[in-house]
Amino acid sequence: MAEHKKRFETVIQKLKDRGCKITPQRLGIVKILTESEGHPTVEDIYSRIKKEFPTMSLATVYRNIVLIKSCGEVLELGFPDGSNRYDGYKPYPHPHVICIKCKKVVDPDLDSLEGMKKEVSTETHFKILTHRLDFFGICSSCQEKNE
Amino acid sequence: MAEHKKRFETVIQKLKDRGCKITPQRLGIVKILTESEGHPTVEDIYSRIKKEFPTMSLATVYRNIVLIKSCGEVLELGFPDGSNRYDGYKPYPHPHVICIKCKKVVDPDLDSLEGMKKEVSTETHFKILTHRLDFFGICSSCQEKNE
DNA sequence: TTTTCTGCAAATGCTTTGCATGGGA
DNA sequence: TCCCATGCAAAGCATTTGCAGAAAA
Repeated sequence: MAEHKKRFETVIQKLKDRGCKITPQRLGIVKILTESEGHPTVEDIYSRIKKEFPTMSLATVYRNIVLIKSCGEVLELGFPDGSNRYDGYKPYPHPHVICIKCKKVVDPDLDSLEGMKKEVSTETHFKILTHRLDFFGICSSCQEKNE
Repeated sequence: MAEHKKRFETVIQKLKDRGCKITPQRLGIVKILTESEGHPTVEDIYSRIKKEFPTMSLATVYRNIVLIKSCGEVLELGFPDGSNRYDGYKPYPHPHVICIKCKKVVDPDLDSLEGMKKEVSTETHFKILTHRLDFFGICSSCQEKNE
């Protein structure tokens, strides 16, 4: 997973360039975000780092996410129920497939999206800047469990 | 706008069938939801009905939306910043184009979505149940204003 | 040493809920 | 009359913010 490490370095460098200080908490947050295993929630990040730094505060997680978002280095997948997820590995808009049972998040490859963007632009005369596409369903292992 | 009126009747009938009482507040909420002009927010609904019923409470709007959602008769467009919007005219999942300046919401016609759903299903082995697709950009009138 | 960052706690903003009253059917 | 619905206020929850002390650089 050299790619994840590269992302980690990129984000840290960008923060340094901005004059931000590199604290252990910040390092931990960037590491988890860029690994992006399972597209972690704020709570995921918080509890993982709390193991190493028991004084870790939720506010610090939130503040760092705001910071890294402002650098454009993390994609926020906001959900209205407050279960937001973050992707610092692929920080640009891309489609997601989400299992409504186990909450797993998968990134599919979709060729047709670019064409769709043009289609929308032509039809509505909007200048399209970004998008959000989520599919919700049941993943294969949850289908087998068949509950 | 006979279609909107038909939707209104459908929803009211469904509520009656459920044994719900038809109060003036509820009528107002269903009317605004099924007209769905501009995909209203909770606050839109609240302030419009408050003109007729000054005692109207926000809690009543929320409770009725929960009720109507549970009938599958309104689509909730949830946003993480709490500016949720509702569509009782087309209560099924469909793409939206949203102006980030004036917050206008437009429903485009997209043929390619069904194919995309199959593509995702084949690739990920998920059983796809629903989806959410939003495009964000700048509408033509906001482009002219050019701010 | 200087400036930013962190941890804590209080504040915020949307949404939900408990409870007593009011109003459909 | 009998419940369901409403209004109000309090409670919930995720997130943000103010402030003083801690830690990068």
